[in-house]
Amino acid sequence: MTVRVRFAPSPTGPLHIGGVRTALFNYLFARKHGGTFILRIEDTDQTRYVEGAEDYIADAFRWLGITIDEGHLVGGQHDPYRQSERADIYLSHANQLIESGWGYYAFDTPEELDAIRKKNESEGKVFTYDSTTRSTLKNSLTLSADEVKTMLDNGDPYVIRFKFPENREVVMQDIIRGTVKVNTQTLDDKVLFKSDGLPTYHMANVVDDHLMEISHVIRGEEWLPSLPLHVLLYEAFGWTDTMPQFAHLPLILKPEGKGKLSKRDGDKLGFPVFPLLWTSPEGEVSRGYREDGYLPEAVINMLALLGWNPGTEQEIFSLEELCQQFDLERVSKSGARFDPDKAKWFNHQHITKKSDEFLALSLVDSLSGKDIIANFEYVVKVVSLVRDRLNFTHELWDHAHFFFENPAEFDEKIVKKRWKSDLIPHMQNVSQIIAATTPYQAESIKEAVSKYIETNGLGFGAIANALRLALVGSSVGPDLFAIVETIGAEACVNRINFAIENIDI
RNA sequence: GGCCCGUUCGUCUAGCGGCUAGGACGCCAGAUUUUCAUUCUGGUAGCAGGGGUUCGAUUCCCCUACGGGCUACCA
Repeated sequence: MTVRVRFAPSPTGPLHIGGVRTALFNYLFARKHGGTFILRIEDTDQTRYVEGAEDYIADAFRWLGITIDEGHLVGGQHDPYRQSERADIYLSHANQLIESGWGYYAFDTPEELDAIRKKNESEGKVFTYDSTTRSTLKNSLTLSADEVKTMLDNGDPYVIRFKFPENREVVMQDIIRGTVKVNTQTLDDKVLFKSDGLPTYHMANVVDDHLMEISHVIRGEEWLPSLPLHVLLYEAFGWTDTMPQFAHLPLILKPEGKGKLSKRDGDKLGFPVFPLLWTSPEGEVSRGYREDGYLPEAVINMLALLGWNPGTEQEIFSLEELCQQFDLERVSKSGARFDPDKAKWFNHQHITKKSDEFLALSLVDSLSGKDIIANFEYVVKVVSLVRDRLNFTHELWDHAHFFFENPAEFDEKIVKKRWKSDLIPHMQNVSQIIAATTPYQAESIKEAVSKYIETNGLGFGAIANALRLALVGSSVGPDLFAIVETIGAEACVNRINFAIENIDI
């Protein structure tokens, strides 16, 4: 079987992390089965169109390494891939529905319907446009053929609604959820074609999926309630034989509290909800994974494991491994809470796999932002010393700043604990020992300093910690003598002198 | 309110009638690092409740509770 799947976002804003996961699952499924991954822009609601959203989606995929086989940017055999450019296709299909009796014209205005809804609500009832009410409303089922023709000729605004068959049990198959049954009595006659001449999601989606020969529809669970409509639409068009298989993915939920993950959660709890930084046309800024120091492979890995598992104990995956191992059978049914802590851990794991040179590039960025010019070899060396403690690439500077600048101040707590007046002459001596040691290497320096400590009956910890304070400014960092070696004798001597002169006891 | 989906440690999950219910994140403790972080070792903690079916239910069925989604001329 030829696998053809699609990701069909609507460009109403930045692509949400949940959308990214849906795209990822589609992509992985396509790759796993040697199929085709299609990107289709569902922009049938021009009132919600947001400038830049389309580009954002493409940029996000590029960053993540998700490649598109067919779409509005790369073309394909089913051009165009932007629904706003396919209006004529939908119109002819909508008319087909009218002719076959599966659809009907409705002339009720939004205001009229609103009034009816309000009235019902005040009586404690809920209004639905369905087989029990459509005979009382203004549509081609209640109006005479002449009246309908007149209104149409007049150019009166109309919509086309789906006429659900009465009291029919629709039995559907979902790859993830199994058999789902719904009675048409509980469904309302959805608008398929709007008065603005464009279809709603339901019709555009079904028509395009059919025309584009989609084999599997993999989408979020929020679409499950409209599956009966879609299934019946395939039947109405006579496409049941080639109807795609459906898989409705569980939703990604808030880390805490109720409901599905939203932009506000990210702001509140301090993690990104979008892959890339986004600035809305109004100037509102939303943080992105990329800008927050996440690696694309970590974001992919984390998202893949949110709702899917390989059935083994492997947790760290490359995109290639996921392409090989992914399958819909192992997607879970229940919604998954997003866990920022685990996201951080995934990033740490993937940073571990990066080369010193790759990470050094990130540090070079920070350095140039501070007008510090450093030899690349030196930066690589520094990275090799501090990389283990990284959760995010942008933390490099915090962990390594003392390799590039002298300490300007000294951590008071550490001073109190580690800096004693009787240590000062020893620090001066140690400074000279460091400067005089050849070869100038961590090991030999450590040896020389240790010898000094021993012959003077001092504690290693006392000297080492004081020395670290002088060189770093606090009590953090990699191996002390690796620092001594890396920053060089001159810097060591200068820093020790500076510490002696500037630390108040 | 109606309809649909779901429910295993705090979180992500394994389990597909018989397991001391496994792993990961987090948390706690210890070891290493004479610093901090990393790393390593160990610990903590779970089958929502009630009925069935069965020799036997985390696993199958029903009910309840809880959670989630949908209920627009939005997707």
